[in-house]
Amino acid sequence: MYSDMSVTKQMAPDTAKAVPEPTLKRLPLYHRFLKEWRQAGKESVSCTDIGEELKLDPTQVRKDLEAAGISGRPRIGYATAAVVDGIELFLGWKKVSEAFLVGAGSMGSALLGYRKFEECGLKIVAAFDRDPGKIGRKIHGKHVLALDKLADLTRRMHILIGIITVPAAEAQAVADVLVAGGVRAIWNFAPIRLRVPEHLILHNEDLYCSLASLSQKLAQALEANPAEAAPVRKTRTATFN
Amino acid sequence: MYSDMSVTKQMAPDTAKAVPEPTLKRLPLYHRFLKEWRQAGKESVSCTDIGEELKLDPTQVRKDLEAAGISGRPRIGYATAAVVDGIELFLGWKKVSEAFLVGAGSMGSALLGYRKFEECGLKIVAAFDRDPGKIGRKIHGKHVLALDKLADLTRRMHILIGIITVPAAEAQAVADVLVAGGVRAIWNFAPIRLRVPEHLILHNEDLYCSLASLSQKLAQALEANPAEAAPVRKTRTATFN
DNA sequence: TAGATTGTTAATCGATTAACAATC
DNA sequence: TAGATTGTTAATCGATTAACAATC
Repeated sequence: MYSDMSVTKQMAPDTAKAVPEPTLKRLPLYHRFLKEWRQAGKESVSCTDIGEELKLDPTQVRKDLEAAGISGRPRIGYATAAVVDGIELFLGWKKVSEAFLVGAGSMGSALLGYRKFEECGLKIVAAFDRDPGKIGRKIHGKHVLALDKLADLTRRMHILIGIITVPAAEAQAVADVLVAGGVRAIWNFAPIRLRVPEHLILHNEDLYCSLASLSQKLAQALEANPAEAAPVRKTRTATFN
Repeated sequence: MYSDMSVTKQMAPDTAKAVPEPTLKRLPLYHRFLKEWRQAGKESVSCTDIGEELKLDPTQVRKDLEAAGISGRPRIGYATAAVVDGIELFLGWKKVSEAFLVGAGSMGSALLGYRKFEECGLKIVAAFDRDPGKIGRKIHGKHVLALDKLADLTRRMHILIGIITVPAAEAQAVADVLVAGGVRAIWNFAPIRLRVPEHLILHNEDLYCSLASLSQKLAQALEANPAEAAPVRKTRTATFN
């Protein structure tokens, strides 16, 4: 049965079975924790160790590591450093891809400041904006270029990732330019569902969808167990002055 | 069998069956689309209409609306305005809860600028930061207050939601203060898993986890179908000057 | 009436969890 | 050796999709 497994792993990447989305989102949590674990000098780790830290079922942890192609040894556990390394390899964090960020507003600026993205395979090489007041400036050390140049530069520099942080109304047009320029993946922060070709990797980071889930649960919790009413105040902001 | 359904709906909210997370995240998409649909003067809408727009199975749309307590009429469809309204009601967007945002860095500032949050049940009433250079200033019209005051004000103002946008190292301490102050929900943007009491609603917005999923898929896609190599350049930034 | 659409139940699919064998 | 842990298969659970009845 082992031989069957290795056949699976030798399959061409495009036919390899896709790893479940939940697994992909848990792997960075393991990675983060295991870096601490390694730092603490612990050379091996068990699924139970990881599960206890992250409040996850040990079997689930084991399955996730298996999906990432990482194996351990019965009775011993996993070699901490090998898991850290294996996760980085599996997630594609070893070779960094270049990205353009479009929309140097407040969300765009925030993302330009995330230094650790480079450790996760993402290097934002420049930002683009339409606003002449922003063009030519630098934000968190990254140049802000004229939106006009996006199409040409994306193609010439073989940029693979586009990050969209423009208002919803402009997002589709930006996506079209990025796709025409040859990007392979789009990370979309605009609250709109973009139309892109089938093969393109598209991730939506729609905060309103996240918020909806939070507010529904809060509303339900408040209905079950209401908050005591706050004392009446004339104006709330008065408190802050 | 209808009578059974209404019994279900009459159950106490804390015993009502939880609505699936994927459903909660799709409802805002329907809401957004149906506002346009209504704007266009279309008074009724079918699940097929919604499904075509959002590339979703019509049956799934119907189940989602059912979960939100919204019903239609065979052959006719759903009344557009009633669905818009029903989603808002179900998601708790009709009564707005007050929130404090902690950490007036770039991500915090970005969130303070999201005007539409108030239409989604979330009113950020103030921001908090430790940096004296920020305290007393306003960001996107919201006061930035001293972190010292967080505990007292959270309690006195009966704040229900805490938004955490501080660095990972400080996030747990902030969460503890918010919890002690009585918040019922935390929206956490720091890349760390917080420990909070069981009953507390906690949503993690961990961009590194999202990014991991994107980078893994990109790495896999590039392996299957590599990008042509970019022409060699001495320094990349030279292009921008 | 006929046909389109919702309402509702059943089947499928995928992820999680449980059980247990293999192994160091 | 015995016991802890991985490896692997089976069972469960939940969400999606399909089938079909109800209805306007």
